[in-house]
Amino acid sequence: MDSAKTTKRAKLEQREKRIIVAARSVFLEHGFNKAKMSQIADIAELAEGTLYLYYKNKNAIVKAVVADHWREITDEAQKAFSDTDESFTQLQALADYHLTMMVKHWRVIELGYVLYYSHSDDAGENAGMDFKRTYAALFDRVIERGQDKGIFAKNVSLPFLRDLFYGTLEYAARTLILHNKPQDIKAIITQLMAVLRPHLSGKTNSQTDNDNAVLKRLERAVRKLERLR
Amino acid sequence: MDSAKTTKRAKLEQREKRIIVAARSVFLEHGFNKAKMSQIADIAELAEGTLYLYYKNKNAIVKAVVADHWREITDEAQKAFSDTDESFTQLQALADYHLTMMVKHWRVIELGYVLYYSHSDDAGENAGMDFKRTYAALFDRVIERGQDKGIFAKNVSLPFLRDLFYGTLEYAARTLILHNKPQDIKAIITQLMAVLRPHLSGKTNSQTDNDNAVLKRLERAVRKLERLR
DNA sequence: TGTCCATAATGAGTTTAACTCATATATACA
DNA sequence: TGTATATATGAGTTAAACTCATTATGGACA
Repeated sequence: MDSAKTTKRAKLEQREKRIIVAARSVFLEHGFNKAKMSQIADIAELAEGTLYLYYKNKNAIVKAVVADHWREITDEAQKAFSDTDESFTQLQALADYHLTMMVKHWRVIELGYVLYYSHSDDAGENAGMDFKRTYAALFDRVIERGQDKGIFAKNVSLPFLRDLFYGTLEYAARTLILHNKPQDIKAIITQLMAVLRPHLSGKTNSQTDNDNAVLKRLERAVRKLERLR
Repeated sequence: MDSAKTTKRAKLEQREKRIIVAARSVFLEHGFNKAKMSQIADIAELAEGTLYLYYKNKNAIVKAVVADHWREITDEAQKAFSDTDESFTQLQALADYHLTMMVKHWRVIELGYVLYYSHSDDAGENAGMDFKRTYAALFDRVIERGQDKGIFAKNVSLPFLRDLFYGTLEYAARTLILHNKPQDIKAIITQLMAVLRPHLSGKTNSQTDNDNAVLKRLERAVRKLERLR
C-alpha cells in the first residue's frame, strides 16, 4: 500500500533526524572524542545498537550532523543577499552572514574540521563532503553575476578571490572567538570590502607601477624647476 | 658530579626527543585517532608505560609534536626573510615561505587543528599553545618595521591584515592540496602581494580618487613646463 | 481478526586501545 | 660494595566503539 509505505519511510526519516539532533547536542557539548555513542542513543531514545542501523559508525554521524548544518546555512545565506541586486551589497551581505554564522556556530565548524582532518583508510569515506563546495559556490555566483552586469572586472582570479574571501573570514572568526570579541564583526567586514572593492573594480597593480613611473617623472621635473629659480 | 648530572639530563632530553620523533612519524602516517601508543613505543624502543613518564597522555604527545614543528618553522621563516631590508620583499618572502611550508607539512598542520579543536575538560590543558602566536608575530614585526621606515602606512589595522594574510594563505594551501596543484604557489603569492601592496602603501580607496585628480592636474602642469625647457 | 513473516530494535558480549601500577632494573653516592 | 633513589617495564584494568544472536513489531493475507 502506498500510504503505508510512505508513512513507514517517513518514520525512518524521522528516526534519522532524531539521531542527528541528539548527536548534534552531544557533539556540541563534548566535542568529537569525548562524545559517547551511548549518550547519543540515550537522548535519541534508542538502543546503542540501533544507531548502527542508521549510520555505519561514529564518523558517519558527525558527517551527517555537519552536512545537515551546511545545508541549512547554504539556504539561509542565499536568502541573506537576495534582497538586493547591487553586487557589492550582495558581497557584503554574504561576508556579513558568513562571519556571523562562523562565530555563532563555531563548534559545528570545528566538528567539520575534525572530520576533514581525520585520515580514513577506505577511500569512499571522504565522499559526500561537497556541502562546503556548494556553499562556497555562492560566492562564485555573486562574482559572476557582477561580472555579467559589468560591475566587476573580468580579469580577476576567482579561485584566488574565493580563498581570500573565505580564508580571511574564517581566520578572523577564529581570532574573534579566541579573544572573545564578537562585536568587531562590522569592522572586519568593512575592511574586507575596502580590500575587495578596488580589486573587483578592475584596478590592476600594473596601474600602480604606472603611477610610480609618473611620480618619478614629476619628481625629476620638479627638481629641475627648483634648481632653476 | 656535574658531568654525570648533565649527561643524565641529556639522556632524558634525548629520550624525550626520541619519543617526539617516533610519535611524529606515527601521527603523520595514521592521523591522530588511528595512531597507536603501542606503535609509538615500539618505534621509540621503549615500553608503552614509559611514554607516560614523559608525557601525561596521547594529547600531550601531539601537542609536543606540533609545538616542536612550529618552533622549527619559526626559526627557518626568520632566516627566509633576513636576506633583505626591503619591507615588501620581506613580506613576500614570508608569504612564500608560509605557503610552501603549509603545503609541504600539511599533515602536521592538520594535527595542530585536531589539538586546537578538541575540547578538553581541564582548563590548563590548552595552555602552551602560543607557538602559533609566536609564529604569527613574525608578520607583525615585518609590518611594524616597514611602518618605522615609512614604507608602510601607519593607519592599517594590524590584526585585520594578519587575518587576511594568514587566512588567505591557509585557505589557499588547503585548496592547493585538495586539487593537487602545488605548482600554483607563485601565482597565489603574486596575487596576495597585489592586494596588500596598495593597502600597505596607504592608499585608501577614497584617497585613490583624490590622487587621480591631483595626478591629472600635475600631469598637465608638468607637460607645460617640459615644453618650456 | 488471527497467523505468519520480513523488517527493525535490542543490549549483552567482544574487541581494541588508552592508561595504571606493582615489580624490576639501573644509577648515584657513601 | 651496599643502599637508596630514580627510571623502566608490561601485564592488568577500564572504557567505549562496534557486533550479533535474540526478541519485538507491524503490515499482508486468509
